[in-house]
Amino acid sequence: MLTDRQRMILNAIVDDYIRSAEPVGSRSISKRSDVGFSPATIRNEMSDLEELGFLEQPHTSAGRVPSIKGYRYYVDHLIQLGGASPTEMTKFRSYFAERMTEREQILQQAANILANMTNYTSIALGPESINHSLKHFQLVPLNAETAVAIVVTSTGHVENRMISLPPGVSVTDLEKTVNILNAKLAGIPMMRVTSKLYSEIGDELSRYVDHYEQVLSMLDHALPVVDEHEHRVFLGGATNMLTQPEFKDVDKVKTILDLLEETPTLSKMLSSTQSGIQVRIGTENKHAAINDCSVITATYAVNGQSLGTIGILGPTRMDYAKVIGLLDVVSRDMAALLSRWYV
Amino acid sequence: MLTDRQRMILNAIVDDYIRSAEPVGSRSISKRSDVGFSPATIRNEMSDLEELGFLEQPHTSAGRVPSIKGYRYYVDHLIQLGGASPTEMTKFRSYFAERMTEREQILQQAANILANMTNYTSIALGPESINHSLKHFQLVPLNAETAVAIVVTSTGHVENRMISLPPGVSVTDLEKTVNILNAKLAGIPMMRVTSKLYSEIGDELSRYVDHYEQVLSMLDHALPVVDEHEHRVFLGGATNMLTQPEFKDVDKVKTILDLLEETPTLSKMLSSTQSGIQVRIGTENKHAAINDCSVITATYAVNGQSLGTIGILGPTRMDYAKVIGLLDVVSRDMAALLSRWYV
DNA sequence: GATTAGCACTCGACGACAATGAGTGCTAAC
DNA sequence: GTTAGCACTCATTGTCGTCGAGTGCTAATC
Repeated sequence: MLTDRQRMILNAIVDDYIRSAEPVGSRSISKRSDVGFSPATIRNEMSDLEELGFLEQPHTSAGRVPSIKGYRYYVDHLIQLGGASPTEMTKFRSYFAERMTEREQILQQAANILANMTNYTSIALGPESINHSLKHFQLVPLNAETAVAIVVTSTGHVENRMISLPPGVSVTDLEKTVNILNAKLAGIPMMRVTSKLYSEIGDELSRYVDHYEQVLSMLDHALPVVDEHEHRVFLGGATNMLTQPEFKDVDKVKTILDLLEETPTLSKMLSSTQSGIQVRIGTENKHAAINDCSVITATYAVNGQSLGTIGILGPTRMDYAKVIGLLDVVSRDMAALLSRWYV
Repeated sequence: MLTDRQRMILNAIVDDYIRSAEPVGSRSISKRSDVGFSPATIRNEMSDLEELGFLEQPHTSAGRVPSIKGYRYYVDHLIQLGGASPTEMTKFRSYFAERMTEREQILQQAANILANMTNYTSIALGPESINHSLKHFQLVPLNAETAVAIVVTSTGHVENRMISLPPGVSVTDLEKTVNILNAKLAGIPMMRVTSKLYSEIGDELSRYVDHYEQVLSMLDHALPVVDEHEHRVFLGGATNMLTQPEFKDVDKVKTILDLLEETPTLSKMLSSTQSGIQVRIGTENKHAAINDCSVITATYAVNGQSLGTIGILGPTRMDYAKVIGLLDVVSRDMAALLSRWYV
């Protein structure tokens, strides 16, 4: 569809624009050492590329800027990944080297590192709890009326909630209840725990425990609600958005930052069935607030099972090559670190 | 020090400026129904107030703006609190009505509500763990090599970390260890848990458990590090900063938002020994980044014991009366909600 | 036929300049 | 002590001309 020369010129324009954030003129392309054509020739080609929809002109007497379609072509056909640079790699690995004891820490750390190294905003989606199963249940009474209910999943995820103890239930009854739950529910997927509670545990409880209705309702409150799209969301470098010249307008940046605070929206936006690295450019994003941003996401997986997503949000004029290379490395390293939890 | 008329005029200027964000001229003050003087008289008084340091002039032919000293005088002597309006109160209470099962939820919710109702940024510091004591310790093995260690404090706070199990330690040994820990450490302040571990638990372990050195080192990793200044920090409405006309400059707002992301700094900034409501205006704040912001904080307490702080960050031109009234109510309500955990 | 030099043209950015008007300080009258 | 009147200041706004980067087109060149 495009001639070699057109591809070369498009590539040069995108590269230039990514670096400078200024519309690219024919002269500056012509001056590049690897281009042997005069400005006039470049102009003709640029005119053609604009007609084909790969370039845009902010106004008549300005240079050209890549269009969404132009970026798309660049990402799909022209980009030279070249892998993450070794210095970057070691820098990144050293950040990641500290021993991390909590999974949340790993995700937050990954988000921070990515934001730091790219100067864009990064988003990390934690593993969804939907596939986990229950490993252990525990009640820790704090006083006569309240207790903490703790649920540990097969993946080492710990949830805790505060509950009111039903009056008149003895400590031994509570212990029995916990034992029954662990015996009956261990290994059951979190999704089905609540239904199992009523279908099977109820009968069992009624046999051994007084006031079993109240105990059952207490347990209902004690167990976490599993939402299909519930991801924990970690942000890194949200304010990096402010350093991009295209977002020097406060109102524009506000709509973006507001979007970043809506974790459910982010969660939906990033979660994807498709594995590997995915690039969404400008209006390819569904949310109007980021129609002049691009989002690059990578899923991370352990044992072939996709656990979550990390992504970078930046202007459409983002350094795709660098970000893609980095995300590739980071997602692998994250998976490696997380594999501890998912053996 | 100030005449009644000067106080009245200062009050009018501060009120006006808080509403309009524009320098206040003598004419607009004179027009107010409760002021019976001509612009010329007001001008003379304004000139005096400026000489005394309560007002400032952005440039010769502009109106006056309150200085830090002016705001300070306003807050200390002129402000009319009038309590939170009933409609606001019910609105706020209805937000807060949902049953909340996690303490983190309460703090985050409080921060969100405050930000929403004020259009400023709010910061909530969670209860410090320094005063808590250990309630319950638990090890949940996930597989042969790893386990989740869970610590519940007397206040229902749950911490969990991932640890590697030392090879060669049997399940029964782990169980014994957990039992010993609970027997010996329950009720001990979290601060002293680690030292107790070595001074007392070590001997005990060596009597009942094989490989007790490895087990001890594992426990050391399993117990959370208690930092004196460790607060959990919850932010609400960070982007509200962007709606304030004084922060339409992107660079200025970036330094503020960056500060908001440094949780340790925030924690230090807000934590205060002084109980009740505290107002820090402009340069009274130590951090240069917020030298044209004001911070209003309120501590919340249960049974006379201060648990944490909630605060509002806004421009020096903030609606002090409204914010102080609101913080007063919110801090009380939060304390009431949290009292469940601290009986 | 492809490439390029030459040139007129477009249009945003920038600085100079005047007009506007909100607000002041001072003086003299009330 | 208060106020009307007035000259003065200065940020803001709008207009205008200049500048220059960049284009599109035409004709000459390879």
